[in-house]
This record gives sequence, structure tokens and C-alpha cells, in this order.
Amino acid sequence: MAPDDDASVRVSPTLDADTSFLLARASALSAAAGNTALRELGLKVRSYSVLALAAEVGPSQRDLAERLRLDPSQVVSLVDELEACGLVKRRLDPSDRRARIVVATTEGQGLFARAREAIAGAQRETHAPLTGKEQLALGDLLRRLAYADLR
Amino acid sequence: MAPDDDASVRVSPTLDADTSFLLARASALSAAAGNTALRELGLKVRSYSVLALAAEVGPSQRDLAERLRLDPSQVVSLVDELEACGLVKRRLDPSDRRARIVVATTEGQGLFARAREAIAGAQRETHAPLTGKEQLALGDLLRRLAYADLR
DNA sequence: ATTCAATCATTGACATTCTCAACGACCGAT
DNA sequence: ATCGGTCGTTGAGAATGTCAATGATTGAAT
Repeated sequence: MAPDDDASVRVSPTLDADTSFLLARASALSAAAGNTALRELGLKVRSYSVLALAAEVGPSQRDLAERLRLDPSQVVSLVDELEACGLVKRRLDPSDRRARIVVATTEGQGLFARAREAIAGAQRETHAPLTGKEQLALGDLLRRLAYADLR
Repeated sequence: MAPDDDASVRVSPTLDADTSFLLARASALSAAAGNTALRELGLKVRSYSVLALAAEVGPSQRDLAERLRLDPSQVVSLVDELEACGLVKRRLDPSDRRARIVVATTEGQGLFARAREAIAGAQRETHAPLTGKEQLALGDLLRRLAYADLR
């Protein structure tokens, strides 16, 4: 009558169907994988994201905080760390002397390129359960959710 | 020639294409919405997930920690809180006197039902940018990622 | 030109959360 | 009866998130 030993329930019926919960779990898994991949480079996913913006955008710390949804005070310590490692520099904004522009040094550009590859490698493993087409679809859906507050 | 004012770049080119990053951002957004929706019920998404397991599964604290990927010590304080509010009870496991089974009280069942609705309402808003079909597809993809470590 | 509210980076305090090691109570097997 | 392993609990320390206050600087109003 009941050959089903309830193996289909992973956590709990409602939680298994709760997109927020799944999002949190998948995100935690992915972040953990990313952090271990970045460890040997002396980075975490947090500092990596700051380095990425410094390398590709060159934003003010304020702008950086908004893009990454961080508190400005967190940006201070993150940039402090990266600057201490020589990966990033604070430049004065010529048009606003209050602001500090964060740019990657040559060394920072190099490390960013390697970190980018490390993250990509970790993601290949993490996302292996999905086909390539599915990974693209997931990226599209997530982008529309994650940036829903912009525009 | 270039009517594109680069509005397509939200954070940074590589970050915008980084599924881990999008996952983290969408998850943070969703969790924040869930927390505000649960605030008036005196819950957070964390305690809600514990309450959900107590109501639907009735696991030992050990089992609970594994399902939610929490440290056993975190489970202690979470269950302490819920128990202090009369939402949950610790029962002795008759087959193992070391273990404590966490079950929802009648009051806990009631609050869980309301919290479930509150979460659902918050998600309707958070996931509004996606069609119903897309939301289902997202759930399917996330489930396969989030539970890739099981089985 | 001066004043004044607002913005930027920074500091420091505080709460929340994560991670880990240790411990008594209890289990299963020897 | 003993012994290695597991469960819940406690406590400590690090990491993270949140928030208010401050000095320097801006832009706008007067």
C-alpha cells in the first residue's frame, strides 16, 4: 500500500516548497564552495566581490556599498584589507573631495583574474546537477529576482 | 552610435554573470522580505524554519540541525526561544534517552499556519517579476541545487 | 560671500550569527 | 562492567550586521 518511505521529503513539506528557503540553502552551499576555492588566494567571496568592482568599475566607496548592499562601514574594513595587501588603491575623486574611488592595482587585476577562474571552477562543481541550458535559465531567473529593486 | 548608456551593468560585468553572487543577492532580498513579514508574529525566518520542522516532522535536535544545516548549539537556543513562547515542547525520545524530540504545541501549530501564510504573501511580492510558470521552474532548479548533497 | 542642510568616509559600540571545543548523560557493543 | 561514540548543552571567540556620531566637503539658499 505504501511503498513510499517518504524519501521525497528532504527537510519538511512546506520548507521543501518554500523558494526563500531553497534560495538560502543553495546560496549557503554556493558561498561555502566559493570560499574554499578562494582560500588559497587569500580571499573570501565578500572581498572578491569588492575586488571585482575595483577592477571592473572603479566606484566610490558609497557606490560600492550600494551595489553590494553593504553598510558603508563594512566597505571601509574590506577596502582596508585589500589595500593592505596591495590589491586596491584609494584615489581621490577629482570632482568630489569627500569621495574615495576604489581601483584595483596591477597586482589586484592579476589576482582578480585568477580568483575569477577559481570561482568559475567551484561553480562548475556546485552546478553540476544542472545542464548547461538549465544553468543559463537559472541565471536569467535569478537576475530578474536579484535586481528587481533596481529600475 | 551608442544609445546604450550601459544600464545593462547592474553591479559589475562578471558579478552580474556570477550565479553564486546572484544567488546570494536574491537570497538576501528574499530573507529580508520574509523577516519583515514574520516580525509581527514574533518570528524570523530561522525560528520559522525550526517551527516548521517541529510542526511537520517532530525531529530530534540532532536531526533538526542536520536538516537545517545548523550547528547543534544554535538549535539549543532556537528551541529555547520557541519553548519559552510556548510554541514548542521538548519530549524525551522513548528509544534514546539522550535525544530530545522537538514538537509543536497546539499554539505552535496555529502560529505556524499563520506564519506560513505570511511567508507566502511576502514571496508573492518578492517573486512578482516572474510568471507562475517561471516560479515553478525556479523552485525545481533550486531544489536540485540545494539538495545536491543529499542522496 | 556666508550659512546651512546634506553627503562621504570613518570610527566605535552593540547585537546577531557562526564555529569550535569541552562536558555530563546516555547508547551500543564487547 | 567497561569503553568508544553520540546527544544536548554550555561557553568562548571570531565573523558579520546594524546603527549612531563625527570631521571634511558639497551644493543650494540667502
